[in-house]
Amino acid sequence: MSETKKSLNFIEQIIEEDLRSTHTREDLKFRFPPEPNGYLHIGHASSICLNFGLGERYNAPVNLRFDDTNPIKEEQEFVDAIKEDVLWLGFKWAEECYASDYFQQLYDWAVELIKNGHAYVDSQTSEEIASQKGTPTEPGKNSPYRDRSAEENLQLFEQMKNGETPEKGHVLRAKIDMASPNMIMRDPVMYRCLHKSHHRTANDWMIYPLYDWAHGESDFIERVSHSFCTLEFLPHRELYNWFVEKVSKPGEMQPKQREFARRNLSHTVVSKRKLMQLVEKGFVNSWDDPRMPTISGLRRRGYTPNSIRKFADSIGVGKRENMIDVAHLEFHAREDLNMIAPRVMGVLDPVKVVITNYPEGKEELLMAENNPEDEGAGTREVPFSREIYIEREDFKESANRKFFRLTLGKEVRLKNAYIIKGEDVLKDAEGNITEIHCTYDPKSKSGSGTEESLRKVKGTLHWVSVKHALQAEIRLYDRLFSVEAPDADKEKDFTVFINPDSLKLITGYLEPSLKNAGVQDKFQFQRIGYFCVDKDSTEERPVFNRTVSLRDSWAKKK
RNA sequence: UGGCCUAUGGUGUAACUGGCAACACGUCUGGUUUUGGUCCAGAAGAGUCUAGGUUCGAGCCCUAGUAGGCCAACCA
Repeated sequence: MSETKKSLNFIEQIIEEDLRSTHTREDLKFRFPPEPNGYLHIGHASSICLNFGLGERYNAPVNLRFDDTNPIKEEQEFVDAIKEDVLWLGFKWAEECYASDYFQQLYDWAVELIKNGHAYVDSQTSEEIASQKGTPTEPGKNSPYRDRSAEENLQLFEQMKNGETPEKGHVLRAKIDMASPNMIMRDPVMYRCLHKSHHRTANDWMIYPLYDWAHGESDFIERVSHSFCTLEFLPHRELYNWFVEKVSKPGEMQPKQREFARRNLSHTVVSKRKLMQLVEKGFVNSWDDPRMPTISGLRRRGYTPNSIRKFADSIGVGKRENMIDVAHLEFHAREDLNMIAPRVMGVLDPVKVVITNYPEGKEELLMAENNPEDEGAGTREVPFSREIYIEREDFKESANRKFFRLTLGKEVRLKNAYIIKGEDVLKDAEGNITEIHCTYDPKSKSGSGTEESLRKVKGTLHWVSVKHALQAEIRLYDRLFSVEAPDADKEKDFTVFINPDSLKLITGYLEPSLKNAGVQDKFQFQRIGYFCVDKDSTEERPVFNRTVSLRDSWAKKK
């Protein structure tokens, strides 16, 4: 067997190297560490697939850890949504962890740092602290409180913890180096006083640790071997290591932070803050609006977990800036849906066709294949009658030979039904076509095996019997933004690039078998695209979302 | 006027410790087809940011530039 060895990405190469030098396979452990202050988006999906994918590849545990150190922004609602999204993607975490579970340990370690002269309480305002910070090109200045005695520091820190000092009154800072070329190392703040209730620890704590002080320590506590984050944390690595070194014993395995580039998707924004704005300002209806690049939005749009995972795998991880064409994502949606979505017929822009030589009042049930890509998908029956709808764009009174559809005097096949010929057309006062008259060849019934049925015709149209049509609300989604990189313009707010046609609501006429479709059921409307049942759907008013259209080489030629 | 990161077809990634740049998406042909879908066959498209250097040989190593990004929140 020739096994094509897939080349390793740079993250896997780091792990392989560690496996050869410092780590055993049993040492490997990863984590996905979202802050519960918003919904997960496609960028997080990449990170989830990276971390959990590594877990699967190396058979190593992966923790889901909520980085909940800021009670002002974090809520239980987001915790629940995040868990749902990760599970939906098909991943299982080893342990569900919270940075807030480590508040006591973090506090104890902070006391140790104070005792060892590695931390001090600063009693200046944030403005004063900022003004002493220096700039990337100039060193900072030491705080006047930098050399407080350990006793005084301990006493103040205790008071801070108990909420006996005002918010903004004091902070605990690491004592490192105000002249470091890395500004992150200029005595970073470890704790701030926040007299706020936390979604998990309620009012137990009046001080809360900051990211740098909590993150690496959480990794260390959980015995995480590799802690992957995005590139903007690269300068934090030095501090990450400094803190872990302070709390670990010599020779103990220390977690390793490594950074990768966040994935940008074209025609959308991938930033929790901006997505929040879209929701709050009403540009979309909710976090799970099918136009949103959130995992919940993609889910509602009709994307499958498989399609998202394949997408994430195919784009890989790197360290350079990137802009992934949304066409890439759409490809994976089609690829997956093509295999699993049952085919049905639905007309979105109807024009009535009367088959004049088909007996009035007659109805018949025609056999239709559910999925040519899947033998086991079986067949279903579709009702046919004298009056049907076809798409308005599938008819032209006359057209050149490149038009494989219905014209006057020419034959075309009705999918799963008969071959018809255009005979005449009725118009209203403005010249709009109101009805097309055709004749059919009774011997041309699909699947009948007759000579007539085997006749080659230039095109095949989908259709729905007028009498049996199921009316449904169809939501046609398109890209949320009309430009590739809506947040690249420094002058203009990204919301000015919103595509006014990102959502079109129409009424569609569907074959009656769709009456029984349940929420999230996915279908291919033949010749049109992939659709799924929205959660707004009701018995009286079914609602279908367009996930993505079919590729359409005809539309390109036109 | 500092430090750090990055630079390969339109896009995203590859190229094992240097050995004539590969894959996927997209684009374009042609074939098959009761979906102008799928599938099949094929094509175009980069000589690897620039200039030097090391080497028999450099996308990979070195030097200097250039371009983009990150760093001065009691956010993560």
